[in-house]
Amino acid sequence: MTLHLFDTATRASRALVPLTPGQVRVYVCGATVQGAPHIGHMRMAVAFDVLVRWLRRSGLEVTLVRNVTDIDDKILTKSAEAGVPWWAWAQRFEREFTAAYDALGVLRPTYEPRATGHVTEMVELMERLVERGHAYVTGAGDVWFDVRSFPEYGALTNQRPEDLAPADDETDQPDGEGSVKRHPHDFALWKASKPSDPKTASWPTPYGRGRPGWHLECSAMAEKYLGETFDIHGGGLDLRFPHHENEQAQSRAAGHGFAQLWMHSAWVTQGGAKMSKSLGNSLMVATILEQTPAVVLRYALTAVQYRSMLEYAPETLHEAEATWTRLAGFVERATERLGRTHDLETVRTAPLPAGFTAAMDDDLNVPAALAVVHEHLRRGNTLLADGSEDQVEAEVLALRGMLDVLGLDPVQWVGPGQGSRAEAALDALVQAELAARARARAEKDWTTADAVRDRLAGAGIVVEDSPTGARWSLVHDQED
RNA sequence: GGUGGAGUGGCCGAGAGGCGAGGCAGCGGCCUGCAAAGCCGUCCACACGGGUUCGAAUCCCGUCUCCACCUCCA
Repeated sequence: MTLHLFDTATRASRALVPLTPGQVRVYVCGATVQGAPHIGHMRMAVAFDVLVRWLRRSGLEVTLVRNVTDIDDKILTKSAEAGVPWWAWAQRFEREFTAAYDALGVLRPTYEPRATGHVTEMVELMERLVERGHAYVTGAGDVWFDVRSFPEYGALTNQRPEDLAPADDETDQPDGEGSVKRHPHDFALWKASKPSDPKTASWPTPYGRGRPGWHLECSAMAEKYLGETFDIHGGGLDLRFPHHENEQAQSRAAGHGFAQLWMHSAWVTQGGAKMSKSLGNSLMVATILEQTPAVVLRYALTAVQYRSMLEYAPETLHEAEATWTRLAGFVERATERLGRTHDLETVRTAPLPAGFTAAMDDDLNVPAALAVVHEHLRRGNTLLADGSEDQVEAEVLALRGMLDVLGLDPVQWVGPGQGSRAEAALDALVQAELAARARARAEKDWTTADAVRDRLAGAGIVVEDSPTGARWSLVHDQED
């Protein structure tokens, strides 16, 4: 079986057939950097990160473009309220997003273009649309896409324009003077500069100064970096309409083939409802990472199939942590047993279990893939007790190979061995304690032995006895 | 009103006509000086009402409930 993906446009699962054999070109709508990243943003990022990792593991060369929208209404509004330049506001949150992506192990895209760096490309696309009769200019220089000029409009989301509620662009209806648009569903390609806008937030065009509409940038940047036709376009579910519908309309009206397949990742929900932005900081990435290892958050966001709602509750992270600890624990004990760590090259070329591959090929069915991971985890743990080194090695490789696809390879998260100097120092002290405890145990002085263990536990150190001696590890604090 | 999605065991969450999903929690056991870790077992569910079928969580009809998009949104 080859990779099948659910195509939102046709509402069917389709085999991925790259336009250029061996290469896949992917465009994912990134963040509008108007505020701090929350776990909903990260869920989307992680979902497409797993896609990219799986494509690469499948032997395909992937070009990933993930844009940054650094100019829009909200950035202007919020920065004005905060009394800082709009670009400073955008830059600040772009960095926060980058930090969050990095923390969660989301691979950097091949290209990460900003909207403001592509005004020229947008203007050219806009001119092309005007020339072709798919766009028109009104008033002070607003440029609109003419929905009725493009019969295919609505194809992506299976909607007919007459069924839609009227669009309500803010540049529309100046003081109730009536619509300046030809059709209520026409949308803004370009917004003429208003007196209230910062002068720096406008660029020259043949139609006057102004700033980009939201949708135009993606069409322009996708064309620049991926060509007129590319393989996959992704984003969050809420972008399907109007954003993606409009993107597709613009690009196809300009004569481009645009995306061949559309993927949309679903929500993070709470109590069954879409995560609300008014819930304060509790769902912000930075807040969660104060209490929770990043890899645990990544596990929680990865473990649900990307098209299903991900129900987020306090237990979600506890569960993820428990599972992660088990996975990392096995890899660590196995590594100790084998006395060596395999390099990534080896991990990535070792064969993957067929069940895992089948699950991933089936529209990235991560939960089903994780079931295979758990099978191997259990077998690995059993082999650790009574198997040969070769058997243990095979399981470590299989497990790490699968987890690497999900961005969850313990070795890459924990590091390949030597920790910091502080860790080394701590280890020396703990080893001294453990040696004392071992002497006490040898003399069956359980009181002394348990006192040592309790003392370490009080310091947040867990002791595990094994046939080959005691191991120790730090326990994570988990707030409820 | 239009367009989609979903209701699975205490919780999370796959599956989609017959074969154990998996995880977390709980319970019982093995191991252990006691723990921890690990292993084994247990808990065998599919919103409701009809129907089709040898057989339905999976197909059909009906009902109920929930969610999302149509306005900025991952």
